[in-house]
Amino acid sequence: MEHYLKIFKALADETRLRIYLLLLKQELYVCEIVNILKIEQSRVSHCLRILKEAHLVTYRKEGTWIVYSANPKMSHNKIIEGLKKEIPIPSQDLINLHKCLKEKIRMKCKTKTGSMGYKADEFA
Amino acid sequence: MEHYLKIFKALADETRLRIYLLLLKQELYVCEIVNILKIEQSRVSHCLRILKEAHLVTYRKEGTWIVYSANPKMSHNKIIEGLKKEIPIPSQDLINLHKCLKEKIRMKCKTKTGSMGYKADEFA
DNA sequence: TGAATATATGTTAATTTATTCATATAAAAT
DNA sequence: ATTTTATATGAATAAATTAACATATATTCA
Repeated sequence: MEHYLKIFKALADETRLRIYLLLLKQELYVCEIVNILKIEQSRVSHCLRILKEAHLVTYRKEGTWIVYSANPKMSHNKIIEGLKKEIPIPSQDLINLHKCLKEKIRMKCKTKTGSMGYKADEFA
Repeated sequence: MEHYLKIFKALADETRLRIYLLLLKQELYVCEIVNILKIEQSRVSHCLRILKEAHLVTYRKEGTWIVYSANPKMSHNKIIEGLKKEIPIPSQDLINLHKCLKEKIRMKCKTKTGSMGYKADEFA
């Protein structure tokens, strides 16, 4: 049960659930998640760590980039299967996802320090 | 998504998850849950309120007693279906459940103030 | 009616969690 | 080599959650 408790805890946060829903649809670079959700990079990073610890996501390195994806080992889990069928991605996130992919943000995304970077108060 | 967020939050607590797993198997009086989990009555009551607000459980009154059960409206939800198949009731809780039913605790359970009542420090 | 019982609720204290900011690391580009 | 970029991490604070205790409500029973 502890394992599932960890999963529920990981999904019991809006930001993390949104990230996980995105990753169920499509693998993404951290900088793309930042671009789609318009939230701070460190916040995304903390969220990803918790999702990782719950074994909901995995990642691979591509140079400086890190690509996150929904953990395929979980894809046959009945709870995850249900989740995938029942919970839609919030529509604005979906719009931003499409825009992000179309504009090939991954080739030019800059976080925090860069020209396209996001800071918390820019969204207030 | 907000609705599912509420569900995950409700299940992201050990006590509430244990209660919900019990109720998926068997409808129970509050006093029986207290007896099975060996935790304080007010704590059980607070847990039930959160499960209720997430629409995971419903209840009906029988005089002074209140019988809680897993909300049947949720039983076709794919996440809940998955949960039911994947997550076993902790073994000690199952043992206590059987004992509780066999001893017909519901006919004689006393909480807090009564002779069979539980207080926090009795489990320390 | 008054006492006992089953459950709920309000309040506070303790604990946990989320967010931000600053900084670290490591790879890539110049 | 130095700078820039992508991501991670640590620490501090803010916010939310949990648990405990005391008490309230409502029902039953004597």
